[in-house]
Amino acid sequence: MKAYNPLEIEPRWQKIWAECGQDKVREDASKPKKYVLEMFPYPSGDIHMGHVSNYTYGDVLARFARMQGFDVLHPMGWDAFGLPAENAAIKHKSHPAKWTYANIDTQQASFQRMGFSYDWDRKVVACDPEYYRWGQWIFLKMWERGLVERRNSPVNWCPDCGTVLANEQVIEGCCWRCHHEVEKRDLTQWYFKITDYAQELLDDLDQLTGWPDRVKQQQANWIGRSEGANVDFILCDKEGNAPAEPTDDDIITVFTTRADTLFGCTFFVLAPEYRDLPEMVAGMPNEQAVLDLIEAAKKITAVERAQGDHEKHGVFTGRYVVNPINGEKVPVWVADYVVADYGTGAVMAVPCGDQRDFEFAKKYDLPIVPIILEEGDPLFSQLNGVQERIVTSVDWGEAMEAQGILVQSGPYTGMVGGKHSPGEDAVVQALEDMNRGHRTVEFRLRDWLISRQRYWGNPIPAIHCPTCGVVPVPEEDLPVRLPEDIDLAAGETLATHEGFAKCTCPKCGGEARRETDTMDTFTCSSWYYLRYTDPHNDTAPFDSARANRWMPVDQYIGGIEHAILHLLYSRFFTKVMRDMGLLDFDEPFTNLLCQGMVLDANGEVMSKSKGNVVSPEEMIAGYGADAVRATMLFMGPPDKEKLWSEDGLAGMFKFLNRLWRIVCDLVGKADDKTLYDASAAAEGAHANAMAMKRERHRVVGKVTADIERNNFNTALAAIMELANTTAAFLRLKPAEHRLNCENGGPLCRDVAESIVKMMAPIAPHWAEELWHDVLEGEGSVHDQPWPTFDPELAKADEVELAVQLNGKVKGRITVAADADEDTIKQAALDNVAALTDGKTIRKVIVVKGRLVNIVASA
RNA sequence: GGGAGCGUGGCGGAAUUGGCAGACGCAGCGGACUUAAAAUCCGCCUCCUUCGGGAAUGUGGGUUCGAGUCCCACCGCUCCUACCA
Repeated sequence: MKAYNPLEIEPRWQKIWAECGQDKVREDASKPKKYVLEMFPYPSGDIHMGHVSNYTYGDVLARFARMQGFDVLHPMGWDAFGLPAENAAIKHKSHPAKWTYANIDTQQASFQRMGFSYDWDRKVVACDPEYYRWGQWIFLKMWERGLVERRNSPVNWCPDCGTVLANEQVIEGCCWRCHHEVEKRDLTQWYFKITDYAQELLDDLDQLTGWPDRVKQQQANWIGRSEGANVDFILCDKEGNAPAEPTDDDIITVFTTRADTLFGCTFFVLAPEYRDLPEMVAGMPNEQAVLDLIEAAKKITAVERAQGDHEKHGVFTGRYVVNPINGEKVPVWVADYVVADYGTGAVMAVPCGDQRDFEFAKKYDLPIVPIILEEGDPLFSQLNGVQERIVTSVDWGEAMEAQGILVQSGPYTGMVGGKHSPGEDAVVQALEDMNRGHRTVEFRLRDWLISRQRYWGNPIPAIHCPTCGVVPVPEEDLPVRLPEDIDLAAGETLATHEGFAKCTCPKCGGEARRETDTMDTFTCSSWYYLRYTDPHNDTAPFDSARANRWMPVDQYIGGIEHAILHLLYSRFFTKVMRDMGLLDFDEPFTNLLCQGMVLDANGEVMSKSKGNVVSPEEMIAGYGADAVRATMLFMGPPDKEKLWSEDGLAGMFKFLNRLWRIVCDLVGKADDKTLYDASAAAEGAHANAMAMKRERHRVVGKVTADIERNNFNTALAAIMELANTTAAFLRLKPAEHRLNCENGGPLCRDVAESIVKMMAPIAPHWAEELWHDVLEGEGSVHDQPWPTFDPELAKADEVELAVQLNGKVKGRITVAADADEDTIKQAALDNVAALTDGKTIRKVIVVKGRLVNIVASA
């Protein structure tokens, strides 16, 4: 018998498959399509165990789909732009492309050693001009549609490095690389207007029935739709007098979801970044204090805000506004707990109904007026029904944010208040009637800031002309190529690279400057899945007919860390391109599988600093890729965390050896005619063979269903059960499985073939070698039809049922599989007759194929 | 603060969605083969037990003929997100 030697067979089959184009997309329109896609990796060094798990799931599903008769698209590429490449280039005084392409080669070789069935002719690399060219094209088309905007906004700026930093790159107020203090700077940046699609991005989550709920929930929270009202407050002049005839300039609008609490508004707060603030305080006594607070707020970073103890700082501006609902004059403060870019950047503060306002009021000793109470509150009887306004300061432990009854709220006193309450509705109605407010919807989602002052990204195709303004690069001039002769280590940037920055205006032909910002790398990953459908197209990003045939992606697989940004941006791009008439579907990914992290045996994250990183290459070298794949699949459900242990790998290697021997034994038996002497068959031999056959059909049915549900671990467990049954069958003495000459050989062969085919997606080299050399099959095992199964044949003639007495198992009966209920009842009653003697049988419940429960009492 | 999820043997995990808890595997223990070891094969493997049984799916209650699964409360853990008015 030939021994299993993965280190010999794996490279051999990988070479043969590559030479014969085994993994190429067939583009066979006669078959139904299936697009299986795993999120493309960032080329940072070699692959790790997380890649191995992610891409193994995808490969199993792709191979399984092909055997099930689908025309399968299963591509791979690299998300190749980004900061790590630039940093590596600076460190090694080389070019980002060098580092990037070297890593891509390393990773691709590792993927090939894992036996992943990618069509490498469709490889997409994001930093390839033939790819990013079309990213620029999409940018221009979005610009034409009004979805691109340039606008001024405060961004994180490191004066030492001379660049903008992402929020994540600012650590405790300092640059992550040079530790210089980061400033907020107003810079003109490029934005994609994703907020135009906020409502549809939210609504269409309902279509995504194949997505995990938690991902949809996260997206919904991120989009953050909030129904409320805009309320207009009237700004008093610097002497504190309300204008007799307020104009639009005298109005400061706030957004609130709690208009019902308007009577409890005791002060008013502006964000430090509020646009008109410096002008509002000019010449006021508190001017300097306000300006200091504005400066201090600039230094507070997103990281600090998230980690800090939420200590609120504020200053009275000296100005007042008039509350439109009751004409009361309240002081205007500026405080760093109000964010500038949500709502209007101004807030009506109701300390009794909002915890943040409450804390702020306590800190600065501002009045807290109760206007909403629970009915049981001691104050309730005192204030309920009192029409005139009694300003009663209270000192509660916390604000009352739940629903309650409105008190001392003018005509609304006694109504139910809260979010979406009758009280809220009535107040908004009143504001609308007096033309001091209206219903509106706010989204948390912000427009997508896509410009980066970085070299290693996709250049924004725009030109700044002193006479024509900002002009798009004409389509025929695409791609705007990144210059290769740049010395990043010496501090050169696109802006200082004259060969790149200097250009002529496409409109007037005059001297002009090229835009030197590049696009956020998330723009590259927002449409790569479309490029795979037509990767070599040099007249368009893709052919619509091809994209419409393959899309949407039937199964998308990747890490949960992309639950918001990547998936949201991709959904946005898809909808935009649909509206451009390029695509005829609404959502890019039908089914989403978010895999869990791979941790070490102690449940710890693998990291270089901890020294617990497991190298996939070492595992392949020790046990073969097939064992690594199978181990990964067997560890548990794909969406849960997995604890990697080499013991598990060694165990799986043993199993592959054992199953190999079982297949060889089966084929040996199938071919040995001397074993099938019907005349010498022992009693029970037929039953043994039928049991074997039954198990084969049961297991094929289970494995098929399990893979379809992504339950790879239980699919493998079922194959192990079949292995155990088969091993026991093979151990029988010859006479015990002699059944008859016609069926014995074919049965052994059928079991062997079924095992090899079911293992093909899991252990592709192992299966191919057995298919080719032991079963002597035609072609590749990966082109064979998936084994069929007959549910009828999987059924046993007799079933064993548990007999319960009042829910506790007391006995067992064996009945014919098709026995009627009365027969089963009687058999069960007979079985436990001794125990029910003298008791009253109240009820007998029969659960077919499982158990009988007898309810009896004394 | 908000959201999502989880809790089952020494360990990873099963349980057809309300029907015999612990499939399958790892580790461990015993045996066979072997001069010996490795490999392989077979068996045992939740806990307690007076060997009749009894208890058990984080804790306590509830619904049900029947609960790991559904409901309520509590305890513990994980992830995401966050001054969103």
